[in-house]
Amino acid sequence: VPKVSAAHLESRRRQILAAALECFSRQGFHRTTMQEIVLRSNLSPGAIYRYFASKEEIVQAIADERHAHEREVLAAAQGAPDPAEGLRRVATAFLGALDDPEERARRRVGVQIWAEALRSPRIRRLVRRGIDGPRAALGELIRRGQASGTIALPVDPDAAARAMIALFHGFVLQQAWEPNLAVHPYLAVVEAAIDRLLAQPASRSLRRRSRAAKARA
Amino acid sequence: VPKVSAAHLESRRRQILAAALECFSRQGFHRTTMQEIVLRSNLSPGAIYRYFASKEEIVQAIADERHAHEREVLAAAQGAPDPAEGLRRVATAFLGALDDPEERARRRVGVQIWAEALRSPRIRRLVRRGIDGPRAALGELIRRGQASGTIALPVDPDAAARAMIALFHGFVLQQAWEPNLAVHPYLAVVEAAIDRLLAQPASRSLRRRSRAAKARA
Amino acid sequence: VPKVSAAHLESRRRQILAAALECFSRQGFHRTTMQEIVLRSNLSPGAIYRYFASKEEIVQAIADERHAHEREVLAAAQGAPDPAEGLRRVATAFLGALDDPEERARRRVGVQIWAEALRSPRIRRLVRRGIDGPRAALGELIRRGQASGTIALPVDPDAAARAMIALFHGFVLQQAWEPNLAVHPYLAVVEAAIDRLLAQPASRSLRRRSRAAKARA
Amino acid sequence: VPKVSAAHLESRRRQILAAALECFSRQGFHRTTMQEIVLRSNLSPGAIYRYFASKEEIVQAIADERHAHEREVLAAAQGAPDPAEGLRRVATAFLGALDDPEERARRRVGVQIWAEALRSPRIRRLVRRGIDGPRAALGELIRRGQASGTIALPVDPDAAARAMIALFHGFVLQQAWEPNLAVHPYLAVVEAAIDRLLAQPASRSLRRRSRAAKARA
DNA sequence: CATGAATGAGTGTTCATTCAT
DNA sequence: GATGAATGAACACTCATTCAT
Repeated sequence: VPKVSAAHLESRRRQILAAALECFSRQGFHRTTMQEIVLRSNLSPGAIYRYFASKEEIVQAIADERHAHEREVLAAAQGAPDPAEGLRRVATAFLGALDDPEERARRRVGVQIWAEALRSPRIRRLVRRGIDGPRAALGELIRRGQASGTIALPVDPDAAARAMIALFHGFVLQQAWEPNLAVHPYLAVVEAAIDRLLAQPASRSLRRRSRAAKARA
Repeated sequence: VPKVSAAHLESRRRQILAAALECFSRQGFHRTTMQEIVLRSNLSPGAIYRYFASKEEIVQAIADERHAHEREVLAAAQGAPDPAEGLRRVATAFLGALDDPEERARRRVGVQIWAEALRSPRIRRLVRRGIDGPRAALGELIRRGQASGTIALPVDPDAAARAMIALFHGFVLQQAWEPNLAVHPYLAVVEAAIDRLLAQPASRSLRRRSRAAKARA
Repeated sequence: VPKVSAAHLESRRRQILAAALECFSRQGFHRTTMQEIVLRSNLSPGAIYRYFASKEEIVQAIADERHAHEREVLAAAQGAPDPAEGLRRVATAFLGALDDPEERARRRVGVQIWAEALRSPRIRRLVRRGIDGPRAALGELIRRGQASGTIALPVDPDAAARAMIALFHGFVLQQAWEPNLAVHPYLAVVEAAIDRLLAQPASRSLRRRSRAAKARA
Repeated sequence: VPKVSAAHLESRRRQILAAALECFSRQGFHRTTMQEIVLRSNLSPGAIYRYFASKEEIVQAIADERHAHEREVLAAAQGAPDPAEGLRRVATAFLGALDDPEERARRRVGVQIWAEALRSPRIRRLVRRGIDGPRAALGELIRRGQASGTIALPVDPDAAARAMIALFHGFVLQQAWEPNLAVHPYLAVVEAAIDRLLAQPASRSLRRRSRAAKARA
């Protein structure tokens, strides 16, 4: 019989991950000591090691959470009437989220994880798994758009999907270095580009979305 | 009077940086010990500390070198007859270089530095300085292109420059995680996109370049 | 009134000691964690601490049990018709028991306890108490043998008793390091030595015992 | 080129081993912290780890030294005119050394190592290697004594060698638990037993040795 | 100028023990 | 009485940096 509820266990887990996220976001993974996570989480070292076997496992858990979140965002964006609209929704969803300071903190940790992936095969696998899903989904959207004529550009759908992801990752980097960098002008460029690269009929709806985003900011 | 020639000093410096680059590329900055750099450079700890005051200073020097290199590439690309052609040349120069395994190793270290920039104001300044130049140059190209009508897209030139950089950085990341990722299909997409986002007259020359790149691969 | 029966309490105690013995035998006292004893005993940490105030107290209890057992073996062997026969019986009883794998496991823990006695005055007292009884008994046997002429060797009875114990402890050590070491050849040497060190009349009965031991093996 | 002489390096090594031996002798291997060895050796943690890769390696080095020492003692004792005299010399050399307080301290650590051998295959190998040599040498002595008629007891030479070793190890244990235990009475018993177990001619010389030992004490 | 032995503060992690439930 | 989640002091070991030679 469990002594405490599953909810309590889950809440402890989140407590640790939240503390770690904050520390990692500020100082990076390697400069954050377990002691700092201990302090910030108001737990003891032993308690933390009851939930995570190592510091690296905390990073992995954070990476995992990110990708679960991204899958959700992606799934939500995929219910679009046509591929072109789907691309716009994805772009808006991912870039738009960067207006939220908390999301930006998470993305800063994401940048650390990107670097960590170069060293740790385990984390690299997690990162790739997080990218492969979106890439396949975007590639499929583009393929469908090309087939139906909505997308006029005759390019490799997979490479085009990579470009979409690069536009997002690249901006995450720039915003990580310039915390006050506004999302909107960048989003406008991305939307305009998507718009221009698709067949003409889509243009109007894009401008509407763009204005809406400006209003939100 | 200096006891040893400036050339000797410079050669020692390069010896250290080369050793460090190799270590960092393999294991990342934090997992690389000074002892490893000592071993690989065939120098002593004391010798290394004569050239660099700290491990971090080695990272800074590497970051510095990168940006000097980028400025050169950028300068070479800027002597283009028209802005659109300039953009294409920049894209080809930066992305094309990623076909070289050595450049890829350097870029892997670049990814580490990007992450490190989140933590160290000094490195962040270096990274931003390395980005700001290209961004300004690209922004100016786009502005001139818009003014002359070569570039039809009515978007914020600075944000558009950011997108260009993001397309590059984002691909660097993806290639860091997938070392065998080919540059060509991606470059083709970027060129096609540039082509499409510019006024029609530029189209032909783009296709020529694209075919040439394919032939190279 | 006690809530649970004394039998239940005693059974719990034995459950813990058995689990501890197995762990200690495998990995030694210091490398065995309470958690491992918890797992093997199918109890909870709290439950174990209700029966033993500390890990060390478990070791003490095991040492205690050992000595109670030895006292029994010794008492059984003391009912011999003459001192010489008594010595032989003691040797056979203690060494012969080492044919049993379980006894060997217990002796392995005994070796740990011997080492632990160097550090802990409490355990040292237990070990000495366990040795002093046999030593006095053996010494008395030898003294009586010398007085009655059965034992011809004119040596210090106490030192001779120590030698008997050393012959046993020393073999326990060797068997601990070489688990497959057979008892019989060693027992034969000890019996032959006892035989030779006693006056002649005892010889015949010794040979009978020796043959019996060989038959058992 | 080495920066310091090999002698200096060796002296540092001995400094560490001496400090460790003292700590281990007092508190045992597991209760001794590296910090204590650091303090007692007047070195820094880093310095110690330059000479020994781990705490366990220090134990191994101590075990190694012991066996080298034992080989020497054994070799010296083997140059005896006849096997029986050889046995006596070995007994006197090994037991006699226990009169020295420093040797006793080393033997206390030896007891720790005996226990540690049950857990660590590496240390077990060292211990066995240290025992196998003497056992073979003693066995050979006994075999030769039996062949030449000096040793009258018709027993397995290997088992008899084990008994000799057990007489020594067993006494080391008893002295470890009773630091003031005198060697002489025990040595007298051992010598008398050797004497009695050999053919008569040897008796006289043994008594002389025994008296000499008494005089020394 | 170069060396490399030495430093020592700091690291991630463990585990005997406790106590609220 | 029993539980097992939590504690936190302690541990072995690392590594950027220094400085006597």
